[in-house]
Order: sequence, then C-alpha cells, then structure tokens
Amino acid sequence: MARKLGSHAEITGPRIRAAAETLFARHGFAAVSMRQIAGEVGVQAGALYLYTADKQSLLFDLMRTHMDEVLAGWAQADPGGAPLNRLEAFCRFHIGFHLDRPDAVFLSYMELRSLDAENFTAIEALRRDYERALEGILREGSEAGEFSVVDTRLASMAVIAMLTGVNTWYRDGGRLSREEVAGLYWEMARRMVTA
Amino acid sequence: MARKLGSHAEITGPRIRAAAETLFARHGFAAVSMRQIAGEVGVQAGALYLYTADKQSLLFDLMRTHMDEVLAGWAQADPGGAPLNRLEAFCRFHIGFHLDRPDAVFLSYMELRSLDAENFTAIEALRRDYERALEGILREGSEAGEFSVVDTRLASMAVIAMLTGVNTWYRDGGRLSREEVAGLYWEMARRMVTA
DNA sequence: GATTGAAATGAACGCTTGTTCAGATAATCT
DNA sequence: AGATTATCTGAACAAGCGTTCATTTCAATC
Repeated sequence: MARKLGSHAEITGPRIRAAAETLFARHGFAAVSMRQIAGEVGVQAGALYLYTADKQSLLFDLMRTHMDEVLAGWAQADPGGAPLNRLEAFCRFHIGFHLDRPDAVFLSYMELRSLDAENFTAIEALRRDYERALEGILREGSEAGEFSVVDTRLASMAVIAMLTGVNTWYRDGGRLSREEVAGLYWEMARRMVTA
Repeated sequence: MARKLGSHAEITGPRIRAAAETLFARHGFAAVSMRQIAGEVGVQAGALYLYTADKQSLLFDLMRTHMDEVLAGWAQADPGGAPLNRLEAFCRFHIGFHLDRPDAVFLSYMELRSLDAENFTAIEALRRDYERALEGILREGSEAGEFSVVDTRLASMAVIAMLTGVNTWYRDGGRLSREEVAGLYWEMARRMVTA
C-alpha cells in the first residue's frame, strides 16, 4: 500500500509520528487531540488524514513500529553462545535500547488499553515474542545446569520488569552513567538466576 | 429516568470513588467522562459535584488514599528485627497488597501524568516514602554485613519494579497460587541482595 | 507558460466534554 | 403538621472532539 509521495510528504509523515509519540507519552492517548498534534507539526488538523486513516491507526503504528524495532534490535544484539553471556547481553541491550526511546517505551506499556481489540492482540503477540526470547535463554541455561531457575516464565517476567523499571527513574547526567546502571542491573539479574 | 430507591447519601460518596477507580483504571483518566461515572452509580452527572470539587480532585483522592493505605499497610506488616526477615516480609506484603488492589495500583502508577503540579508533588512524596522504607532495609542489611548491595537506592528501585510487575500478568486461578508466586519472588529478591 | 496533482487549508458536521444551577424531591427535625 | 435541610435532576453553557471535504496553494513536469 505504498503511496506516491511528494517532497513535503516525506518530511511531514515522520514529523506527525514524532509529535504524536511525544504528546501521547506525555499526556496520554485520550488526552491528546488531533489538533494538538497538527499544531506541533505546524499544520491544520485535516492534513493529518493524508498520512493516517484515523487517530487509532496513528497509535497502533507507533506501537507496532516500536515492538518491531525491539525484536529486530535484540535479534541483532544476541551474541548466541553461553546462556550467561546471552543473559548479560540481554540485560545491557534492554536497558540501553529502552533508555534511548523513553517515549515509545512509555507509550507501548501504558496505552495498550487504548488499542481496539484487534490491534491489542497484535501488539500483545509481539510483546510475548520478546518475553519468550528471554525465557529461551533462561530455559537453555537451566537445562545446561548453569542456571538455577524454578519457573522460567516467572523469572523472565521478573527480570524484564526489573530492567524496564530503569526507565521510571534514570535521568542522563545523574549520579550513575548508563553503563554503570546496566552493569549493576546485570549483576542483580545474574544473581537472580544462579544459585 | 434513573430512579433511586432509598436515598442514603453516605453510601453515594464511596460508590462514586469505587466507580471512578474502576473506570479510570480500565480506560484512563482522560478517556472517562463524569457522565460515565455517574451512570455507573445510577445518578446524574451534576450529583457528583456534591461529593467532589472536580474531576481532578476525584483522581487525586483515589491516589492519595491508595498511597496512604500502602504506607499504613507496610507500617503494620513490618516485623522489624533481622534485615533478611524484614525483606521477606516486604516482598510478601508488597505482592499480596498489590494483588488485592489491581485498579488502585494501576491508577497510581499510570495516571501520575494526569495530576496537576501540586497534586503530583504530593503523590510523588508518598511514593518516595515507600521506596525509602525498602531502601532502609537494604541499607541496614548492608551495614550489618548480611547483604551485598553496591547501591541501595538502585537496588530498592529494582526490587520494587520486579515485585510490582506481578500485577501485569498474575491472574487468580492460574498456574501458580499467590503464595507460590510470592515465595518465588522472595527467593529472587533474596538472591539479588546476598552474595 | 500551461498543466498537473499532491499537499494543505479552513469551514463545517454532529457529538461529547466538565461544570453550573434553578428547581424538584425526599428525608429529617421540631 | 409544617419547616428545614440534604440530595438529586435536567437543562443549559461554552468549548473542544474526530473526521470529512470542497477549495486553494504551489512545486514539478510538459
């Protein structure tokens, strides 16, 4: 469904998505009007509909793009090999990737309820894929006897929640650098899964 | 249209708060109208203003009440004594208390952005108090040489994020009971803070 | 310079929003 | 019983909502 685009469109489309992402993350999907988004881009509200079918599609697009990027990012960052190495890579990847995209992360965790049924199912499936990537590492490590994990599903949820929590408090220029934070969290994750 | 049977105003207030909590948690503060809340209670929208100054106050009331209850709950559940015992109590309390109040928890974590500046500051202070309660345990345990924690503030944020995450996936009647989940999370928390 | 067509406007659509308030109703008190 | 007070209705207000569309703008092509 690629559309023929003129020179303006190649710029305006991404700008709309960027503005929507920021505003949705800051105020919530329902609290942001199409006119506010348009205002941020410097355009009238009607013009948005050259780029998106409706407000719901705009939200879904942002979320699906984010989840696709998360999955693609980990696929590229996964070093394979020893489960402990993979777990370290996962922890560092997750924290770094999420700190780079605070708005998209916030949106994808907070506005699931604003998706209609069909879109919700699609995003949930992608999130589940990501959770399974971590669970696979934990299962592999457990079966190899390197990890001591009673319930891999539960442990993967615990690790992901712990790592994602960094986004709620970390600020650049604070007491700790990103690398220090990632290192300390990796150490905690390591302890969690080893006896 | 909406007829009342026996008018007992003393119960209308709590019913409004209960309906608002459920609806805000399910659809988000901005997406819920005063008319929807009134409809749930069986009253016209105007009647809500006998019990709340405005929509914002309704949200703030729910959040402040929840945070007060969290703090009072832990004050009562804290056994004192050995840091390891206190940490176990904290983990079990946190999970149990939060699973009992999914709507209030969801609301208090997700709608901070819907609070105006003054109300936001007040709620943040209460949350910070709760975080400090856990951090106190970790510091105490570290100073006593029972825990091995590099950064108590960071570790407390990690533990709380991990524990709160249970609310996103736990469902009664699922594979694991609340006690099993609490036990497994406590075990992970214990490993996180001991060498 | 004329033609084209995508990009954007700006007005309009019907509907919903939070909030107010005069008036109706019901419960309580003297 | 009558008077008083608490509770609630129903209509109204101005403002804002998502979305549509005939019309205008304007850079790129012929």
